[in-house]
Amino acid sequence: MTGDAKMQNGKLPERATLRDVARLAGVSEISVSRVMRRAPHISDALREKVVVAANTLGYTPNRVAGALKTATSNLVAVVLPSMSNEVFPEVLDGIESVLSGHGLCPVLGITQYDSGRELEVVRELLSWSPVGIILTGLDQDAAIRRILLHQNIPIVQIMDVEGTPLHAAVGIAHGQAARDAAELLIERGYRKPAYIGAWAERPSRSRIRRQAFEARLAERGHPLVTAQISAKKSSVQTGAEVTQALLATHPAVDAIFYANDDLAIGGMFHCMKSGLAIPGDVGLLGFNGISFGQAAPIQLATIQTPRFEMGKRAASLLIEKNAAKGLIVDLGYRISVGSSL
Amino acid sequence: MTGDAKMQNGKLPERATLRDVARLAGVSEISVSRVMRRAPHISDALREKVVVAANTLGYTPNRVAGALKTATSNLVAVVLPSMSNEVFPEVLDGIESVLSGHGLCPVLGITQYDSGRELEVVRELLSWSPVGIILTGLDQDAAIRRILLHQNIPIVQIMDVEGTPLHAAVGIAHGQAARDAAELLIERGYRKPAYIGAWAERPSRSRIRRQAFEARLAERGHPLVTAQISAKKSSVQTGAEVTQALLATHPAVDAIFYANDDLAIGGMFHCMKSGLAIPGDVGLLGFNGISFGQAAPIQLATIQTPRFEMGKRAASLLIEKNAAKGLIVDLGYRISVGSSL
DNA sequence: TTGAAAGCGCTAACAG
DNA sequence: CTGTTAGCGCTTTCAA
Repeated sequence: MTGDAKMQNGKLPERATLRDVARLAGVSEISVSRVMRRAPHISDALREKVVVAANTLGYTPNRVAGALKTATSNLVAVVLPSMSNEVFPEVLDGIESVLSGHGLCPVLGITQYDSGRELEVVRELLSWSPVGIILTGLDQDAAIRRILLHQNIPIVQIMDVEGTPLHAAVGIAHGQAARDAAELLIERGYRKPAYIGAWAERPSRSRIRRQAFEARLAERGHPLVTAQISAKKSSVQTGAEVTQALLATHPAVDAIFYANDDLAIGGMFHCMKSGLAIPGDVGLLGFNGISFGQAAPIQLATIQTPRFEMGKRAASLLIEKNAAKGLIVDLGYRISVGSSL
Repeated sequence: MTGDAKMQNGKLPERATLRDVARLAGVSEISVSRVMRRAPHISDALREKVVVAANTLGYTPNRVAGALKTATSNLVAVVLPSMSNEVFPEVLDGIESVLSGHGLCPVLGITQYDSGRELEVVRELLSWSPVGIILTGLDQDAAIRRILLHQNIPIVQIMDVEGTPLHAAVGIAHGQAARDAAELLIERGYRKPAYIGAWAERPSRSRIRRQAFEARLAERGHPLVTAQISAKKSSVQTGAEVTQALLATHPAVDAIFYANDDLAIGGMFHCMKSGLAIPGDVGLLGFNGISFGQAAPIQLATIQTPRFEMGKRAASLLIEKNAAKGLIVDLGYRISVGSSL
């Protein structure tokens, strides 16, 4: 007996529409629309009537209808490969921090590094007429690129800058970073370097880093001793296991470059447990610069990537619609030598 | 000169519509609609014509229009407080893993633990007519609850079960967990317990844990020595700093319960660096059970929470529409004593 | 400052 | 199996 929302044959209260509010307020639908959108030139009297009616009915605007009419939404499609380490949540955080300041909402798709899923996800997200789309990597396959280019929206690709973006790209140069890693190890006197990766190198950027690392080491005359790529997902645990196995089978190895900090910290923990001195017995170099590595008792040497910033820049580019200009934003990385080398 | 998509006075190619595809294929719009939605009873000939035309135009269905017509979407609103530690990304991962299996997309809102922003975010997300909404915590304020209950969609609240859900809740009993933490410390012989929190206890669940912890300790005759709540965001770094400060000013403290594992691992790292024995000089107990703590050389004692599972269950409840039944799913926690106590 | 009419792109309901 | 008609809830355009 609340006289609350409109009823339908005694069924559940339906979501109120503009029409309901208009009727209750005794004004036209368009007036309600104007009040809700804070359009100019509204008398206080009208606004008051509408606001009261809207509150009474618990009215929430239906943006689906609005978007259809105006052919624009406040949705931004965000396609990320994974949520299982610190990297993409931080990127997403950066994206969201900018979007929310502009009244935009991220709609999320996670691909698990599977290009089939990526195609589905992109289709799904585009069907919502987002105002723009952020994707991970520059290597979407042809079907995806084709669909994307048929939309008239800005496209920003994140993480990588070594390649050709569809519109704009914000990221870092992974090959370059890996070559720098190789140089660093050699410069520090390491002569028997190894590499550890995981998840069967699904993240293609890690494969690129490994290859660049390997190539540069070879050029410098101190070739990679071994690369161990676990099939398991990357994790601290996996890092510990693979490090143990690697050092058992290749005791001469004096430095390890990891695909990411999670693995590297696993390696560090393994060494601590087994009494191996870092960097005395083995030097460790990670990739990403996550907080755990930086606060660890032995500060992890790593290549710091600007993940939050990358998300922010990507979202900003979308909003400014500079994305169509073939822009490549190389955010760079910072090598932190820490105390593990 | 591609003869590609439709042009508009030599302007950019517009996004193709059903009508465009229908014209090109020489069939009716509804037939195109049926083919796109894989409706039954379509002849191969018709399907073929439509598919060819759709591909030629790079047609993507406009779900905004579809949703308006059918009054249902494939969007699920997800409101989370933060992305800045491992917890909510894991929950989101769980949510997404279920949603994607059902063709649903999460639309994300992040509140930064600010109830004003939460209200805005909820409004924004609801305006997209999601099929359901997942929120964090049971303590939304009245304005938010009011709006939510005016929608005719399932509502699932995650993280907490100690309270009254709007529809359904999936989480754990934080007060209970904290009392168990107190019992554990006392049982293990600790007599001078302390507590460390951060971010001014914005996450209300951490305050609840602290209070329950403190109350139970008092009941047992070994009251809390001190609680230090940093104003900074929770992080490994913050954990190290606060632990150092706390032990400096309260050297008698023999055990610390942390608001989360990030802080606790910071504490562990601090002790390692300063040569304090764990658990000889001080016992450490975290909360959450994140991977770093479990793989650390001194395995962190913690209260394991099922975050991925929580996301999965929340999404499943939404989909099964059991959410309206006042269901409370207590997923429980597991105390892992590790080697830091 | 307010209102009336038309239609965004799609699909349910009903023919044929 | 395919097509015609109508209208979802909103906002643009035009009129008052």
